[in-house]
Amino acid sequence: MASSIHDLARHLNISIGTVSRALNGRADVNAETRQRVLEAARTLNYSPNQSGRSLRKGATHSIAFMLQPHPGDQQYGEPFFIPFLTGLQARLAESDLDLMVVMGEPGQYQPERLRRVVETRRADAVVLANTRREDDRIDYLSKAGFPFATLGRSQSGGDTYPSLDIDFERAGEEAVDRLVARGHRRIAAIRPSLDLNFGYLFLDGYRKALKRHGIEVDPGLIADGFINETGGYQVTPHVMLSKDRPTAIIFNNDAMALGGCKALAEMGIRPGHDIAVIVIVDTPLCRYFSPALTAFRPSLEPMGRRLAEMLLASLPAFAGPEGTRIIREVWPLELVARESD
Amino acid sequence: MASSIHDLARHLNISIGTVSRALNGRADVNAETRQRVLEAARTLNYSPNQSGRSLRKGATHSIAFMLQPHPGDQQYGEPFFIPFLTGLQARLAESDLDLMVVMGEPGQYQPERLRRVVETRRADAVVLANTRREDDRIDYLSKAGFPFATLGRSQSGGDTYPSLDIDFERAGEEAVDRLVARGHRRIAAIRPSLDLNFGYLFLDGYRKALKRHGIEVDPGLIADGFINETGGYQVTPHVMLSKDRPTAIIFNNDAMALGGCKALAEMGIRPGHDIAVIVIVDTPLCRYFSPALTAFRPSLEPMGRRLAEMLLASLPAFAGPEGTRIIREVWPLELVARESD
DNA sequence: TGTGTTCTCGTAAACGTTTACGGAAAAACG
DNA sequence: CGTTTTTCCGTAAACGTTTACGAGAACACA
Repeated sequence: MASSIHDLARHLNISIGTVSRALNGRADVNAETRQRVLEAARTLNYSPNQSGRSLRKGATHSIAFMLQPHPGDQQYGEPFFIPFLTGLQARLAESDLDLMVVMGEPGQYQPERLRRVVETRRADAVVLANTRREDDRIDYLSKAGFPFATLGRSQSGGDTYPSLDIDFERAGEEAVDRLVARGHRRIAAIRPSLDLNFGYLFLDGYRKALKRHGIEVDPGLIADGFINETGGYQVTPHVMLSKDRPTAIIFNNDAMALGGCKALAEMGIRPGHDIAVIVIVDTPLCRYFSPALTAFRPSLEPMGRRLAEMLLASLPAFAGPEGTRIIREVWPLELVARESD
Repeated sequence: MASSIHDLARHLNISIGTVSRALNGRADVNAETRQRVLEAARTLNYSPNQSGRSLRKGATHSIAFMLQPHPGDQQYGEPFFIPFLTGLQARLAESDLDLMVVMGEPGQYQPERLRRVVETRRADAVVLANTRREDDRIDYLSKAGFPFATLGRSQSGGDTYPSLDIDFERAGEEAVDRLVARGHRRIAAIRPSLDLNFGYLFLDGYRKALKRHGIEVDPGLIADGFINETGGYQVTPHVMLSKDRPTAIIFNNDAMALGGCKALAEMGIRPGHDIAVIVIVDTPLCRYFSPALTAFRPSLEPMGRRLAEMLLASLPAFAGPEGTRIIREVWPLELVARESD
């Protein structure tokens, strides 16, 4: 069924070496011969076997994307990743690369699932998501000398790999700025308790902005919770019951914001009326919630494309002109003002 | 860096044939020898090169999942697929198979993107999503004799491939039953205008139930729209402006329901008060919408596992005892009663 | 005519496996 | 002790590519 390069060669009465060279556009092949080969390839419906090519070239022509689910009861995964994956895949496809998806054990950041990919050479590089502040997966890949890039920053591994992140720090600042401009001084911050790096970045921005405005940081207004609706639901009351009640809350995660709003509702506090709410990282949930939640929105699909681009630039086989390697990039978020603040 | 089977053989002073046999658990190798090989494999950190193995065995040990984005302006893709993918991947991983993700050109159901996978042998089988009533991709794969399975039914390709679907027909019926039981007689149905098969199935169930209750089907209460928020927003008024206004609407898609509710709001009609709303195929959006939308919920993660199971059972290399091949399965949805009906 | 260059192609090795085949040694059997 | 069977292992081919090497032919040039 599958026609091989040998079939082509036999059909054209020519050696497989020449066929291969013709197909791969090498210079040392007669123009007319190349034409015949190309034509025969079309009529015989030939395309090179990927395994054979991989074996010979020592490259699989595929990139693994590792999605690390959070533990917990989320019925639906994060919608975040579909558009990101779309962009990532689109760019990879342009370089004739496949996208492989690897899922980690929920909540387990050990590199076990990665080992298989690396050790059996199933992919040429890895893209990591849900980056933690300290991330075993990054340590593992660095140590193994396996090329990778990350969506999100980490403190692990140094500055040796491309990473693309959202500017959580700046978003934290801007959220505070906006709230202060609207007269708020007591602003709470609620973020995930996991070691996810963006939680730290957000808090840095939050603190920085508060200080800039001459507002003292009140630890009672900062709370960590589980990164889902339940976490937001549980932790929001803590903050609301501090001696001096906040007039605004910034949530660092959409699911936590929804849980938090539920808690607020039960306390008779209405977002947009009695309290201002801003969430960092918009999702459709924010848009359709009532009241619609003001949020900071990333451009996921372009980010996917970009990270693919950065990763490719770091791979010797795909690197363009020397010195174009991009190590880190941090993208701004766009504020989508809605009804909750 | 990468240790090959030759390194192992050299290290043990033994032939590569024996090493391979020992590793693959074949019978004709001495127990003690096997022990030594296994041990050496561990200390030398050996794992077989996937490309070499693929080439020799003529199988890639990976399955492609094709996601077909709808055209349109959806900022975030369908959250639907992440948990499905999780289940799919989990089951595949148990059989040491990789998951490759292929995205179609938005709205284009031509098998172009599939061609690459099939012709270059990049995967051993394909899983199709967003199945259309008539689906070129299915025709292509059937004709090519390439193994595949589908999430969702289609009329293409006959009964020759495993497929797993949600019971949209039954959900349509149950939605009508529930509404009728609550006193409704004028029930509208809004579904996507694309050739997506579930739209037909849903409508079949809707009609069937109406007839069973002795209610005449009013074409003015049935509308097709673009499968996103805008579509729901545009088409809902049509149905509301029919001579005899409906007292209930069943939406066949969550995004359309949200758009529809927006249109209703602008007409001063409140879901849950002035009109009953049920949506088929629940998402987090339904849960967090206000009022929370009553919806039918699939169990995505188990479905992913199951479809993987079915696909594997259809592959000669993985088939268990003969005759266990499952061709079609249709899973029920669970009603999640909330506030909108 | 002899020498050097260029163009084009064939040969064969290599990538890392798996496996059919055969053979030597050991065991079983009469 | 001779014969058959079993156990275990080495040899080598094969999967489908790519590519280093070399060689023949054609051509240019002196």
